[in-house]
Amino acid sequence: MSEENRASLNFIEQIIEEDLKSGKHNGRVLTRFPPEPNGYLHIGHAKAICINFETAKKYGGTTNLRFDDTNPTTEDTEYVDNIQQDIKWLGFNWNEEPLYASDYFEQLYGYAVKLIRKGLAYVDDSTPEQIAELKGTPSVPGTDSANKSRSIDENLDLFARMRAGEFPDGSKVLRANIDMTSPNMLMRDPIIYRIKKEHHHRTGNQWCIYPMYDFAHGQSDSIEGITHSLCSLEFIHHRPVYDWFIEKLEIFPSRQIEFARMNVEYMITSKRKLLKLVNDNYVSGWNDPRMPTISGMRKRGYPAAAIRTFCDKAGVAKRENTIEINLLEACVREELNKTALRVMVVMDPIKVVINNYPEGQTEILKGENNPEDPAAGDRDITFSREIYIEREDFMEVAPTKYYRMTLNADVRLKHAYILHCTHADKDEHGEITTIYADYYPNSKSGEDVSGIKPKGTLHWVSAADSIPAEVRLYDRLFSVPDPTGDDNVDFLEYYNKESLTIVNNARAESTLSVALPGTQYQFLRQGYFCIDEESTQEHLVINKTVGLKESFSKEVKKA
RNA sequence: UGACUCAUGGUGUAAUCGGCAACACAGCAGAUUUUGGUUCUGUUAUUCUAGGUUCGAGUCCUAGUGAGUCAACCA
Repeated sequence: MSEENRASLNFIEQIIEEDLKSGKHNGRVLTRFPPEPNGYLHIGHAKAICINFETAKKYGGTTNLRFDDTNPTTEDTEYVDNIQQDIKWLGFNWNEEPLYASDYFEQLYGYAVKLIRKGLAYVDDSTPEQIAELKGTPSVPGTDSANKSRSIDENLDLFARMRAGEFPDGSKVLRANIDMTSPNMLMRDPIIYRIKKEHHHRTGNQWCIYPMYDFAHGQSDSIEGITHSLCSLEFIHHRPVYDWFIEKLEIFPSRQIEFARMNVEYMITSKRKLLKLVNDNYVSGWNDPRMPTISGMRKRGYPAAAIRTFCDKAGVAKRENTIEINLLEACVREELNKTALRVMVVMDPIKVVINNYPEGQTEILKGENNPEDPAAGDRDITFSREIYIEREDFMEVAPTKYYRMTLNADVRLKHAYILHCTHADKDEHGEITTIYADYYPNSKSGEDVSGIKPKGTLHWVSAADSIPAEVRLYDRLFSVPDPTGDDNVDFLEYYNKESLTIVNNARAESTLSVALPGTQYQFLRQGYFCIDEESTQEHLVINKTVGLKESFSKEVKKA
């Protein structure tokens, strides 16, 4: 038994447990989530958020939210607010107030001066082209800039004057003095400060020089006492740089650990490409329910708990991976099956008149709100002579495996009676206009003594008592699992034009007239849906979250 | 033509550090069902290649192959 309880650890947890065992940092664990405030958070960020917050929590530690705001050109407060909202919605809380790399600008400046004093940094006047030229290539070593031999005093003076705003943008940079021949391109005297006379969203016009990522991220980790700095694999080449600065600056030794970022079928996470989708109106915005953004998934109706479960089940390792979209959907269904209230909505209504049900009569039937949760209680459903059923739930002549309504056959109405279809009216095109059926008065749901056992059960709504609704059906944004996988094909070629279908004439059970925006439902036999944030009592707007598992369509394919 | 990282069913992740390759999702078959949902049962399918060490290798060693990453005054 005790052996079964031994949960397997991912490689990050193994590292942390070793650290704990050796007494490193006195058993303290502090992680961080470091978004740059220049875009919206997406599924890949959700993964990083889960790893950072949940790993720390598991070992009694906490997590800092730190905005990596060292590039005033692209960053904005708007993103700062949205990012915080998304993280909170996902269910995580960071330590106290959010932190900002920009809060450390003065300290970072001091670090740079310290480096210069040690002869480990120099001011370079080379143009960007010259710097690139001298950098070499992965297989050809770089060569030193002529400015590398400047004296410490001269460097100190020049750097101070850079800060003072004496030089125009781009005219000078501060570089670390490491090794132009290193096989690691990032170690070839990386630029650590550049001149940008731009307004910063927090520090305003206080600075005209800004540190580069490599001179801000690791140092910020160190300043905050981050013990385990978890990032994605593409930063692996930065680790020697990260460690070099910590060593030379003699500051707190945070440790960077890289994991493979998560890719998901049919989703893209490139900021540039997502922006293109928004700007060119392929989607309605960053929170379009088809977007892989956290705000998009929220609007779609994916519960935060489902996203967390998904990230957990996807696991953590160091190899390239692409998670099947059906795992995400399985997590969403698993969560919603437990929590979503059941209700009946007809997407494509066709009228059924019950011949032997008295005109003008109605009755109230009871429907359970959630068979998975008895505590969810019952609701009232109005039954009447005229009802709507789904157009696709009727066929005059049906194949053997069709368990729905056909001529001269019985079918159950969920929570109501068994119907026997008698005939149907058609228009001049042969389209069914109205279906007629008899009902068995002794087959009422819960008190059925008819002895009839129909194969199928249909959802339905009362014609008079139902309300109109607009339902937005979403499908995958792209027609292939990996729309960015082929360098020769633009990802927009794979845009799925049918990714959004708007159903304008759906009829919903009247219960939904008081539904609150954001509430999630299961529409019986159809899937999970949620009330859109902009939905009103006058105009009900509903988003499809995900369909139910469908084995009938497979039967059809087989046939 | 350099460096770094990785390689386990269809997908993803494990295998307590050398001891019967497992879990989840997907698939397939069946049972239950007033949702063709849920639930339950069963089942298909896995260690990149070649050597080596060893009583024993997914795990260690060597070589190869394949995939990914790195040359922004972005993060």
